[in-house]
This record gives sequence, C-alpha cells and structure tokens, in this order.
Amino acid sequence: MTLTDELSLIVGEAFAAEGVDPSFGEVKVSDRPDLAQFQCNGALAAAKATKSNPRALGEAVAARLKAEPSFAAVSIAGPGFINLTLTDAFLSERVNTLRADGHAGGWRRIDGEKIVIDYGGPNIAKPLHVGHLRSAIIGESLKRLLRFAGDDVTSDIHMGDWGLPMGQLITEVAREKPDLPFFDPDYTGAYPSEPVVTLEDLERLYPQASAACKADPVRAEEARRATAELQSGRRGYRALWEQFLAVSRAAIEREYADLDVTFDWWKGEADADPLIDELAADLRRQNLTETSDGAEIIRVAREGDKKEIPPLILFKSDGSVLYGTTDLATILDRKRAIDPDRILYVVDQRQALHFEQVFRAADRAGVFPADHLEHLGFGTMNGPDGKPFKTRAGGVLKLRDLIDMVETRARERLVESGMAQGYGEIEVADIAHKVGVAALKFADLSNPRTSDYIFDLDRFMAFEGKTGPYLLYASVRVKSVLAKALAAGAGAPGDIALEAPEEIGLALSLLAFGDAVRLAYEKRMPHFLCEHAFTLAQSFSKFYAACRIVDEADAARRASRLALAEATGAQLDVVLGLLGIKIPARM
RNA sequence: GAUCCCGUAGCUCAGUUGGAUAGAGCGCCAGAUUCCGAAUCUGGAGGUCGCAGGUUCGAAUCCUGCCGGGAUCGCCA
Repeated sequence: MTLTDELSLIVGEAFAAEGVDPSFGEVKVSDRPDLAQFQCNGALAAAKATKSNPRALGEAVAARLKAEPSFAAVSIAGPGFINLTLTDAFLSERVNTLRADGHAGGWRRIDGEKIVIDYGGPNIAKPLHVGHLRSAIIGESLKRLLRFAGDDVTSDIHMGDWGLPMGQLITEVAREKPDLPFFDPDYTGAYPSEPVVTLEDLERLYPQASAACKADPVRAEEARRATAELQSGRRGYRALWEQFLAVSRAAIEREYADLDVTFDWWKGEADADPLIDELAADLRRQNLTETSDGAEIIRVAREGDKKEIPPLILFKSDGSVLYGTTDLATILDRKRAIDPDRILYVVDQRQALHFEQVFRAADRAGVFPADHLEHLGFGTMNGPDGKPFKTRAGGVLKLRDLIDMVETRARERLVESGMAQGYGEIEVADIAHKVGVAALKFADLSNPRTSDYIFDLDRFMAFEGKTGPYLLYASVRVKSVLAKALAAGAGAPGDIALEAPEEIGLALSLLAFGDAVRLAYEKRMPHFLCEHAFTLAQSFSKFYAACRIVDEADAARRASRLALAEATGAQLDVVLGLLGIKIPARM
C-alpha cells in the first residue's frame, strides 16, 4: 500500500461516516505545495452526486479528520478542497520504515501474473539501427518494472528470421556463389559446417537483394519462390538460413549487451513455423477460414467497428505466410511453452492495426483471449525536422554509431569538466559509456511511450537539467557523501527525525515512489518513473544544498541525515535499475 | 475518402477519473561556493492551452464544427 493509499483509506472512512461512498476519499499529492502536502477533492464530486453543498460536506469530513493524530493540519479551501498536512513525526516514522524496506518503498501487486513480454524484434542480416532503439529500451524497462512489481516475466526477442527477406538473401547468395551445395536440389551430403557468409557479407547482401527485388520483378519472383521453398522445408535453403542466423545472432547479442538489454528467449518467427499447419487445420475445423482472391484468410471484423478491420491473411495466394500468421502461431507456441496469463508486445505504434487483427484472430480461434494480449505501441524518434530520424546523408543511423556518438560526447564533457582527472583510461571509457547510454535511455524513456519525440543531438547531449547524467550525478554524489562520512568517522546512519523543510521535501519525494511505480506499472509507462527519479534527485540536491551532513555537529541529526541520504541513494539505484540505467561508482 | 493520434511558455515537452494561481527542463535575467562533488542550488521575466461554439458551479481535459500536422487503411515487416 502506498502512502496516498493509506491516506485515502483514512479520508474514505471519514466520508463513509458522513454517509458518502468512501471512494470519494481519494487522496493525492497536493497541486498547491504552498498550502498543503496532500489534498482530497472528493467533497466536490460527492456533493455533485448527492446534490448537496460541497463546502459543508468538506467541513464535516475535515472535522472528523482533525481527530487523526497523523495530521498536523486539515483545512478546507475554495469550494471544498480538503488540504492535508502530515506531522513531521508521522513522516519520519514512514521514512524510517521505507529505509528498512527491501523494495525502497516501491509498490508491489499482491498476486503476480505470468507474463511474456515481446520486444527487440531485430532482423537477421540487418544491423540494429535507431528504429530498434525504442523497443529495446522501453521493453527492457517494462520487463524490469513488471518483475519488480511481482510478475513472473519472460522476455522474448522475437527475431525477424522468417519471411521474404530470407528468400531474398538466399537468392542473392545463390547469384554470388552459385556453386555452393545449398542450391543443388539433388545434393544429399553434408553442408559446410563453417559459415559461408560473414556478417559483413550479410550486411552488404541484404540491401543489395532488397534493391534488386524492388527494381526487377523477375528477381522479386525468384525471392518469393525461395521464401516459399524455405518455409516448406527445402533442405539446402534451411541449412544456409541457419548459417545466417548464427552469424547474425552473435552480432545482435553484442549490440543489445551494449544497451544492457537482455532476453530470456531468443526465439524468432521461424520457431512458430512448425505450428502453422496445425493451427491452420484447427482454424479450418472451426470453419473460421475462407478463400479470398486466392489467399486463405480469417475474418476479424466485428459489428460496430468504427473503421474497417481487414481480415488476417493466413496464407498468401502463393501459399507462403506473412507475419500475421507467424505471430498467431507464436502465441500458440508461448501458450504451450509456459501458458502465460498475458502477452505484451512492445512494438511501434504503427503496427496497431496488425496487432488488432492478430489479437482478434487469436481470440476467435480460442488460442488466447484478446483482452490479455496487449500491444504497447510507441511513437517514433524523429529528427529535428519532425520526421523519422535520418542521418545527414538521409540514411539510417546504425545503433552502434549512435552509441559511439553519445559516448564520445560524454567523454568530451568528462574531460572538459576536469572530473576525470586522475582516473585511468579504462575507468574513463566505462564512465563515458554509462553516462552516454544513460543520457540516451533517459531521454527516450522520459517521453510518454505513445508519443513521438525529437532527437536533437545538442539538446540530447546537454548535461544540465532533466537528463540521465543529472541522475547519475545525484546518485554518485550521495554515495560520495556516505563514503566521506565513513572515512571521517561520522558515525552510522540512524533514526530519521525530520526537521528542515528540505528534509521534509526529500521525505515526501521518497514516499511518493510507491505511487510512481504503480502508475508506471498500470499504464505500462516508464516515464512516470523518470519523473519520479528526477524529482527525487532534485529534492536531494535541495536537501544537500541546505543541510550539512558529514560535519553536522549534532550526532543525532547527523545520523538522521545520513539515513536520509542512504535511503535516497538506495531508491535512486532502484529507479535507475528499473529504467535499465547503470550507475558508475564515480564520474 | 475513412479511422486514430497530435496542436500547451522563445525551444523540447508534462498535465491520472473535469477542480484552487496551467507545470518542468533548456534558453534568458539576477544571485549563491572560507564548508560534504557548482554536471548543483535560490529568485525573476515569459502562456488568448490551434480557432469557434456547447455542456458544467468550474474545461487544457468532455461534446460539435473548422484550421494545421502526423499515422494507418488485405497478399512487405
């Protein structure tokens, strides 16, 4: 239960005692910190419902609340706002409890669910680029958040390792190296065990193939045929494809590791392939499929749909499948593997219609209830022109290059500020990496998931204000103070007894963590965590600027402040961890 | 054309079911360090919440229309 939950309960009882539904007692952090710490607007809503006087109801509720020892002040303002301020003793007690809590005061749900979260979605043979950034960053954060909140989460990268691009690659290799045994349909021997293509080959061949198919219908037809043959199990194609997979995966794994993004499952579209025939047979048995323009489809439109929802195409007219079919089969695969309560997809918002089709199809087929499948769409990262991000030359920026850019800038800043003086080269490189990635991740996550945002390198790399580096700095500084206290023999952190307004402000920030976690969890929106992390860091900076800690003369006060600092450091570590941001020991 | 999203301070953006004086960061102006890390802190200026109606005691938020921008709309993923 969060602090506001607890207050809502108390205020709710007061409402109930006045004969009003206790749900009107909902308390939130005050919009007017100059007037109070918390507020309840329920009297206005309740009065509206019962056609009574809000001010009178507020007064009656407030009179009851004044008997509560935890409130230092209860007052009514305006038409009936109930303003609440807690006693310092009550707040102190709550922060002491939070400090002892293993979850830093974070909210947890009572009964966790078993959840599969699908993000990443890299494609074989294509280097990761900026378009892969958001899914990786948001997905990783949500995975950590759900686990923190008590869910049993399995992450699946869901690689794009099937479909037309694979056919295009196969035909391209066939043109370059026609003598390889993979292309001989009569060949029955063993295929080369060493990869016949390198990563560089793949990254060159893929765009080459895709351009050729676009320009030449004959080549496109060739690739379509190869795709269909691969999917129907042609032995040589399958063996070559496996080589693509192995070569690509090693590179992909490295790049995600750079972003501290990891997966429990490295499955892909191809893993669902063996289930497709069975799934299709089952759909036919239920009379859910029909033939349309040579393709086999399942209709998913419903009465009352505001817009037209096209059917999901199970098999194209040439018999091959699209990603809708593999996505459907993947749901079945996951159901069989671990039977999750829910599946989450962290995929570009532009795929919304696709997922609507898949979810409805899954529901119709009895494979999975649609209301337990969630498409967590996100907006695009745009360039300064407001259009999806491109390099100056108009190309796609590789993720690797992006990370290099932020690292380089972080290193420059580190040198400029003189902070890295005396640090070894290895540590400087490590700090630059962590600071750069923190800047990148925080900038991305601090936007609401669903909205687009503009990537502007200058702003992005600014090290002042609401940024990842500011948070790292705050965390590092907290630890520096604690280390200094230890070295100076300042004694251990002890009982927290809040006095200064900055201490109370910091306490209120710490105690708001629970609400932030719950909100982020329920909405699947990490930016609420960013918001919290920033206000917490800010509250600490104010506290730090106003209150002496290590050299505070009064031992009890010193112990209290050390404890506050310690609790802040711990919570900051937890929040940044939930965002997938690593903190250097110093910077 | 249909459906959906967006339009809030000079810039980039928040704003949970309708509530008090619409917030933050950057930028700008003015300050703060004999003292624990100034990548910091304090104060200030800056807004017809795209436009016009409507509902309401009360609207950035809900409804209608319009203007402007974006996304999507069966055999790519």
